[in-house]
Amino acid sequence: MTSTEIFRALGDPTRRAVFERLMAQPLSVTQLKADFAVSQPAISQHLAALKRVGLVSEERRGRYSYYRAEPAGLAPLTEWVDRYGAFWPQRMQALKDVLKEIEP
Amino acid sequence: MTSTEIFRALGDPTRRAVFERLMAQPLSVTQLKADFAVSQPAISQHLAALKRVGLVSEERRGRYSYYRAEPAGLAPLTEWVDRYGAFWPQRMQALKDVLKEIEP
DNA sequence: GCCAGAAATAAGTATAGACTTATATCAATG
DNA sequence: CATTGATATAAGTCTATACTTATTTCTGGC
Repeated sequence: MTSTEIFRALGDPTRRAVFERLMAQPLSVTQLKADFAVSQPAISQHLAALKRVGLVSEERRGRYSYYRAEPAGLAPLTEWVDRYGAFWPQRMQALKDVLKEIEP
Repeated sequence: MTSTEIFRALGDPTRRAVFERLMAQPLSVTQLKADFAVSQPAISQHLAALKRVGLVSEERRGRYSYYRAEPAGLAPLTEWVDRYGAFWPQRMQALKDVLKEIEP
């Protein structure tokens, strides 16, 4: 997966919000739909786009489709950021802050 | 600056390549144009977009305009990645590898 | 088997955006 | 001060994309 595809996939606010929502927990399309102001097809289309670039995976269970985030799909993005987004002194402090927030 | 704007700005391959080129060194529009297969206005438009979201800055000198990358503009992106793109054990090894490559 | 519900797909629309050529702006220089 | 060169802006085009409604495809339960 190219980093361009990842950037594009996350460049839409609704689609990125869907991904972020799935980072918290796997959800079905209908469950997701409840959280957003767009139609069910729009959700399905965003999920298809995220799946295409490896950011989410799908698990059919009966008539429900559960989608889960695949953080490993972010690898091209993290690699890019590690190359270009590194202002190490400042960054490390920011990382510590985030870690503190995640694991208080 | 919102992370959506940063994602969108970097989601176009040409525009991201311009930014990456400027990470190596500040360049004028004409110098940049030499490296890409698009017209001068296209370059100027990409630079304007990058500048709008704080990823580059401009310094007029005579009739030349020198553009430089502003890595600090990546902050919203690095913060997002630190929140969502963190698979810490694997990531730390990857970070070390990158560091080794940058400062051998 | 049939109906209801979940999700995907089809088809159409409207907006954004990445380019182009043409032109304007403005500084240096003869 | 007229010309040249560097960059920006204007205007138009073409494609991608984010949505919508309508319909289809499955599945499970009665």
